[in-house]
Amino acid sequence: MTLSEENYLKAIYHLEKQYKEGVPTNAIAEEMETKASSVTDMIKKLSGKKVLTHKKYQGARLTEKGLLHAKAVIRKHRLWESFLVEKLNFKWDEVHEVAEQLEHIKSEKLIRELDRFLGYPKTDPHGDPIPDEEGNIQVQEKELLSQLEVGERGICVGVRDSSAAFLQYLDKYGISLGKELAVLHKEAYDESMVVELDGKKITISNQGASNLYLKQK
Amino acid sequence: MTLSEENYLKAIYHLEKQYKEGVPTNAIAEEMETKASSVTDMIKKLSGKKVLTHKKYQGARLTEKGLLHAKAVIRKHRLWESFLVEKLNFKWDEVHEVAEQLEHIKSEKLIRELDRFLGYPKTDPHGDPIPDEEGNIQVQEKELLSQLEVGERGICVGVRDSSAAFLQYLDKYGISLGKELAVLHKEAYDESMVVELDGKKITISNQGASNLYLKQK
DNA sequence: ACAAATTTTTAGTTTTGCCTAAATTTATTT
DNA sequence: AAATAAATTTAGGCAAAACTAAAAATTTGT
Ligand SMILES: [Mn+2]
Ligand SMILES: [Mn+2]
Ligand SMILES: [Mn+2]
Ligand SMILES: [Mn+2]
Repeated sequence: MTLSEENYLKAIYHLEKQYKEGVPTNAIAEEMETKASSVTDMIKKLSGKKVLTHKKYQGARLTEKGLLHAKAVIRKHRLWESFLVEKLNFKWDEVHEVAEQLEHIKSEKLIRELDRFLGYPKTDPHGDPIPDEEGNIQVQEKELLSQLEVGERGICVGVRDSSAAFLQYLDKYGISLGKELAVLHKEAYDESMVVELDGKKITISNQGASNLYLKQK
Repeated sequence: MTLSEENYLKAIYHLEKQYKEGVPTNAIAEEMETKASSVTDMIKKLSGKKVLTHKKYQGARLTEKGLLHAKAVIRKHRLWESFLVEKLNFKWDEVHEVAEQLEHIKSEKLIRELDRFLGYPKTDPHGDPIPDEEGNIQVQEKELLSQLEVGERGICVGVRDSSAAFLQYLDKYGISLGKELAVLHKEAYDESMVVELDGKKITISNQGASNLYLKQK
C-alpha cells in the first residue's frame, strides 16, 4: 500500500461512522482535500486491490481487509503521537502533522517495539483509543460536556475536535485529560456553561463544550 | 526536497569521498540501483535547485547547500538507527532499512528532541559519526584491523561494511563495538589474522579484517 | 591520430496521483 | 412526470521519477 492509498483508507474508515451505507465520493474528496474525479480514480484502484467495494454512484465501503489495514495505520498514528508527547516533549497540539508522516513507516517490529517501549498505552494524547495488533479497539464510555446537567461531574477523557486551535483553547483554560470538572451552571440563552476546575470557575462556550469528552462520575 | 531527491544527495555525498573531482553519472546510477539516464534527469533537476553543479559529461558536485542537506539527512538516519538500537531492541543489522524510511520525516523539533532523548550520541550503532545541527562531523581516528601489525592492540570502533551479512559475521565471533582485541598472528599466504578477544583466539579473514575499524591503543 | 570502447545525454514511454472539463447518473423540485 | 440540480464518472492531460533505445561526447588503445 502506498502512502496515498493508506490515506484514502484512513479517510474512508473515519467517514464510515457517519455514512453507514456507503461513503460518498464527495465526502472523501473533502476529507482528502482533493477533487471528486481523483477520488473516483483511487476508488477504482482500491477496489481492484480488494480493500473496498463500490457500486457506481453508490459510494465506497471498506472490506474486512481494508478495515484491518486502516486500523493498522491508525494504530501507528496514535502510537507515534503518544511517543512524541511522552518521550519527546511535544504538546498535544503539535503531534498530528508529524504522526501523519510517521504512520506510513513500514516495519512490524518497529511498531511492536514502540508499543512495548511506551508501556502498551490504551489511548493517544487526545484520548483516542489505540487499536491492538489484531485491530481490536476498546471503546470507553464517555459523553460530551455539553450533554451534562448542572450538578454533574466528570473527568476529561478526550476531545472530539483535535485541531490545534481547540487544543490550545483548552490549554489556556487549564483543561487537560485526567482533570475533573463539575457543571455549576448552564446559560439557557447561548448554552455556554460555567464549570468548576481545580477550584476555579470557568466559562466554556457551547462550541467548546460540544468538543470535550468526559467520563461521568 | 522529495524523498528521491534526498536519496540522490546522500548517494552523491558518500561518493564524493571517492570521486574528488566530480561524481560520475554511472557511479550514482550504481549506488542508487537505477539507470544512468534516470540519473542524468535527476542531476538536471537538482542543479536547477542549486544543490549541485555539473558540466555535461563531467560528473556532479554538491554545492554548500546540497552538502548541508545531505548531512542533515545522514544526521537523521544515524539518530534513528541509534534510537532503534538503544530504545527499541533492534540489533545493529536490523536498523538500516527502517532508518532509510525514517530519515525522510520532516520535523526540526522531532530530530532535535530525538537527539536530546538519546543523550546527544556521537556515533551511530555502526560507529559512524552523527553530524550536529550545523552539519559538523567529528572524525575520530581509526584504522582497519587489516592494517595493524602483530602485537598491536585496539578497540573496535566501527565497520566499513555495514551489510547485515558482515554484521552477523561479527556477532557470530563475539565482535562488537567497544571490545578490545590484539593481533597475535598474520598469515602471509591469505592475509588472515589470528586475534585475541575476551581471552579467546579467533581467526579473521582478510576480507573481515578489511572492514573492521579499530582505535589503536 | 584515429578507431573502438565506454560514458553520458537525449528522445520517447510508462506509471502514479493528481487536475479540468464534459458527460452521465441520481436526487430534488415543480 | 418532467425539469432542474447535484453528485459521480469519464476523457484527456500534466508532472515526477522511473525505463529503453539511440545519439553524442569522451576516453582508451593501437
Ligand atoms: Mn492525529
Ligand atoms: Mn490523536
Ligand atoms: Mn544505515
Ligand atoms: Mn549506520
